[in-house]
Amino acid sequence: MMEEPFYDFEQDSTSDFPFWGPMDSNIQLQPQPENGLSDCSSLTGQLSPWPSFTCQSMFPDDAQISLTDLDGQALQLEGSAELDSSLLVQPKANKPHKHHRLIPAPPYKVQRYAANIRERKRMLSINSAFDELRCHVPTFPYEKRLSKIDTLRLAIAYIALLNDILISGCHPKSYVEQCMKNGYKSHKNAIWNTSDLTTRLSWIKWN
DNA sequence: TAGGCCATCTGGTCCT
DNA sequence: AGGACCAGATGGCCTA
Repeated sequence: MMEEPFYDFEQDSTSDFPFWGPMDSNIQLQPQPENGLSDCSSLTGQLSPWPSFTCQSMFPDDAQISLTDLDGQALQLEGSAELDSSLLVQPKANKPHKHHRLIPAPPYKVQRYAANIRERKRMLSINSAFDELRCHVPTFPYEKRLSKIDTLRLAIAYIALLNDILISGCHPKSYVEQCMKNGYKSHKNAIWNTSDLTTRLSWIKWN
C-alpha cells in the first residue's frame, strides 16, 4: 500500500492549520455517565441514560467538533483555488497514532477537501439523529451506549410493541406485565422481540 | 489478540 | 456544475 505523508497534530498542536482553524473554545467534552441514569430528559422524558454525543473527535486533545465548526471550515474554503501543499503536508518519521488525520500529499484539490468536510458534516447530522433516537428507545440505566445497528433494531422492535399495545387496547403497563409473564411474541421477527424488550419496558414508569 | 464499532477519506452516482 | 448520498477501504479504540 502506498505510504502517504501525514500531518501530525500532536507534534504541532500550535500550528494554524488554515482550513481546520483554531479549536473553538466553546467546544465541550460530553463524558458518558459514570453510573446509573444521567439526564436525557430534556429530549425524552425518561428512557435513555445516554446524553447526546456530537462527535468522537479526531482532533487534538480529544475535543469535539460541531456542525457549526464545520460550517466555518467550509466557509474558509470558499474562494480558494487549491491548497498550498506546504501547509497541508508535514512528513514525519514516526507513525500516525491515536486520532491522526491523514492528509494526502499534493496534488490535493480544494474541491475534494471541501467534499470531505461536507461528508463529515453529513455524518455528524446522521449521528446526532442516532443520538436522538437512542434517547427514545428503552435502555437499562447501567447499559452501555447502544450501537447504531442495535439502536435501529431496538427502535423497530419498540415501535412494533407500541403498535401491539395500541391494537390490544390494554393499558401499556398491564400489557408489558402480561408479556413479562407469558413472553412477548410479536408478529415481526426483530432481534429485540424477546423478553429483553419487555424487560426493558418494565423499567419505564408508566403514568 | 480478534472482533465489533466507529470516524474518516474517497470515488462513483444521482439529483437539483 | 456542484452538492448530496452511498458504499468500500482503512485504521484507531475498546472489550471479551
